[in-house]
Amino acid sequence: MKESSTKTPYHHGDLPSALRAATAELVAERGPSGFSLREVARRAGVSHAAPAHHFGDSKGLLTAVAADGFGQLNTAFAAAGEGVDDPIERLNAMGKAYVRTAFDFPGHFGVMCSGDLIDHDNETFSHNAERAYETLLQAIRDVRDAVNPNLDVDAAATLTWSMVHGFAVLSLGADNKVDGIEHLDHRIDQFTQLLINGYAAR
Amino acid sequence: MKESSTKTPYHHGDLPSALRAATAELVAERGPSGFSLREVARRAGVSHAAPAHHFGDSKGLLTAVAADGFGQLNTAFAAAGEGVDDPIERLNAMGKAYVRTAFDFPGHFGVMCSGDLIDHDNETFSHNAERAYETLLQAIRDVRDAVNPNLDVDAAATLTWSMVHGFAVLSLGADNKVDGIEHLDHRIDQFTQLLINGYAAR
DNA sequence: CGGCCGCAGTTGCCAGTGTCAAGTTGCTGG
DNA sequence: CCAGCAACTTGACACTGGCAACTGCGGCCG
Repeated sequence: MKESSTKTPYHHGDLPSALRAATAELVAERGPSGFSLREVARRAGVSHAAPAHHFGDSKGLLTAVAADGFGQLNTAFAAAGEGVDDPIERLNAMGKAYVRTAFDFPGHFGVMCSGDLIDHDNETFSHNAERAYETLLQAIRDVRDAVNPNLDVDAAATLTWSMVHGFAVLSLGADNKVDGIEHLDHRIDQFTQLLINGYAAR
Repeated sequence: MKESSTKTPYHHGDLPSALRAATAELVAERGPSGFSLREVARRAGVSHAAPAHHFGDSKGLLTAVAADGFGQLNTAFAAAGEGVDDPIERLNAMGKAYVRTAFDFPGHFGVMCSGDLIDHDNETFSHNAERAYETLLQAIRDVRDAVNPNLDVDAAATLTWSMVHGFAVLSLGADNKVDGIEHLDHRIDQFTQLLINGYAAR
């Protein structure tokens, strides 16, 4: 997300990045409710008030991590859409990318979902989030153009996003390590099939 | 969910119920992260350790409230399906009932969604939750019988649940008080249309 | 009818938390 | 070389969840 800058900016090296990383790790380990500013500071090897200096308060730090998560999602979307010409295949690939990102960055995803404790009005957060949604919108417009000009793009986008998001949350809740990610990929294939059938009708 | 029992069981009257109610109210006001055992106790007019006596710890109380929420959902499902013969109409009504329940009991719903801080292995919680899912499964079996015998019921159920749940979460996040509930009903109508089209195909 | 046992609820304590204010450290530009 | 400022630390305060020990009331058994 952020490469180490050439001119080491201050004492620690890059404390903000270290704090974001520690937060993601901690949330991945103990869940959002196990997060604490002081524990993050401890893991980064700094004093308990250091995080506040960079992120204001706990909501600020979590919001930054959530924004990073949407950043990851955006790059995953871009990679998934790369060179895929068929709009349906692209939508399918994006769905898989979404779920895969949730599994690859459970800490980030956990924070992104804990609506209450992040600041949705934060600029870079909402920018990243809207960019992801805009990418989905465009993918669905492409599906509309290819499949059914009467498709209500807004409704389909909300439906698709809700579905993938809900599915990712439910899948992360259950223990899907056993079944593995390819089982989820298969599920996404089924969902895409069902959705596209619905979108194509009439 | 629980009528006041005729024989007042102990000092307070019915402290557990009062604590559940206070919890739901508090979460509705301040969100799950604004919840605190002590504030709940304060609102119920008891000492700060009283909740622990009935619910063990904070996770215990929140789990009980989440279980209540699923109870509400079950009664809403039952009421929505009552006397509706067409399986598609029934599924549609259930979707609306889900969203409406989320809006009518935002405290309960907020707790139900905060996966991290409730105990998913709790008996009555998982019982209520599975009952709700089973109701959905049956509704989808009815759709399959009416519309497409080849429909994969499990996949369709996961898809439907994910969709409605995701939609409810996203709708609660946004400020949909302006648009009103009938706008959401309309959205559910659209979604049902799209889903049924998908389910009916081939 | 009386004593006692148990449960509902309380009080007090401890470690830990977020946040704020005031201090300290060390790089940087003039 | 030194002033200033950004990056951090230290210390304090109010609050939290959880535990242990306490009180007091009701019902039950003798």
